[in-house]
Amino acid sequence: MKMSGGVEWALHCCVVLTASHTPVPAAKLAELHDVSSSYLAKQLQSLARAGLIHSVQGKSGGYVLTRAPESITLLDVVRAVDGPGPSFVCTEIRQRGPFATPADACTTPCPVARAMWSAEDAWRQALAAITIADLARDVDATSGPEALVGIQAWLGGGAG
Amino acid sequence: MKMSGGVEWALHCCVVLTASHTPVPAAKLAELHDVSSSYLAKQLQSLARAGLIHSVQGKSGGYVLTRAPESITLLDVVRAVDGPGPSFVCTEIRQRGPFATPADACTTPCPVARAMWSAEDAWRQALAAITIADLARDVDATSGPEALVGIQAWLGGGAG
DNA sequence: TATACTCGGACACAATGAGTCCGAGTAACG
DNA sequence: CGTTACTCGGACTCATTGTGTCCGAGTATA
Repeated sequence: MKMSGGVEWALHCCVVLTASHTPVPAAKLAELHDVSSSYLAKQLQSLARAGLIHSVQGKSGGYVLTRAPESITLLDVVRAVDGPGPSFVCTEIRQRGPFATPADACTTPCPVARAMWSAEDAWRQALAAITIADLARDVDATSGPEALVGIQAWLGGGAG
Repeated sequence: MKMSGGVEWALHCCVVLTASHTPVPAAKLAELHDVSSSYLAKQLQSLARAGLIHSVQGKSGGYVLTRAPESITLLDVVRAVDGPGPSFVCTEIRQRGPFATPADACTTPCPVARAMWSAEDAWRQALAAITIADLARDVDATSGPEALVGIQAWLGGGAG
C-alpha cells in the first residue's frame, strides 16, 4: 500500500494558505516548495473540486481556503487528493469456488472485509480529529513563528 | 491509496488453513477460492518469508500455519503481503525552497508526517487487535459451522 | 479594447501491482 | 535404492495507476 505523494504537497499547501487571505497562484506555491508547478496544479484542482479551496481566475488570481482552517480536517484533504474509496476492496471470493457461500447468506459483509474496514475507520477517525489549524500551530511551535510570517510577506510581495 | 488485492486472498487462506493441521498445497487453496494458482503462490511465498506459514516440500507437501491462529494478527498478514513500510512517505519538502527549514531545526519529524503517521498507527493498532482465530470464529457465526467442516473434509480428501 | 496572467482539462511517461511460467528440490512409491 | 510425481521458489511479462507535462479557455486588469 502506497499513498499518493501528492497528499504531502496538498497538506503543506493548505498550511501555507493559512497565512494568506488573498489568492495565491499555484506557481508561487510550487516555487515555495520547490516542486513541479504543473503537477502541483493537479493536486490543487482536486482540492478545488472537493470544495476545500476556491479558485480565483484572472490576473491576480490564485487559490484561497474556502473554510476556516479549524474546520478542514486531514481526512478532507486525503479524501480529495487520494480518492474517497476504501483502500481495501472486497471481491467476495467467499461466493466463488466449490464451497461458495450462497448469495442468500451474504446479507452481511464478509467477515474479512468487516475487519479490514473497521481498521480503516480507525484510521479515518484519527485523520478527522486533526485539522489544518492544528498543523499550522504545530509548525509554528517547531520552526518558530517567524517562519510563517516571512512566508506571508513573501506571498504578498511580487518578488521571488 | 489502494491496498494490494493479494491481502484479501492471503487472509482467506489463513482462515482456511485454520481448519487443517496437515499441509495444504497452493493449488488446492487456489481451486477452493477460484483464483489464479500462480498468483496466489506469490502471496503464500510472502507469508512463508514472514514466518507466518511453513512450507513443506515433496509429494504430499503444502503450507501449514506455524503459530496458533490466536497469535497471528491481521497486521502480521498485511505487513507480510503488502510490505512493512509506512504508506505515507515524507520527502522533507520543508527543507526545500526559498524558506527551507535548516537541517539543524529538523531534529523532530515534520509535523505533517507526524500527523499522518499517528493515523497510521491507529490503523495498525486496530489490525493488531484482530487475530485469524477471531476471523475464523466470525466465519463460523456467519456461514455456519458446517461450512468449515466441509472444507476440512475436502482438504483432506484427494478429490477436487 | 487589448493584454497578460490565471486556472482547467487533455496528453505522454514511468513505476508498481497483477498475472504467468518454468526450473530446483524433496518425499513418496515401486 | 532408483524412479517418479508432486511440491515450492524465483525469474519473467503485461496491465493499471500514479507521476509529470503541455497547451487552450477564461477573466480581472490596465
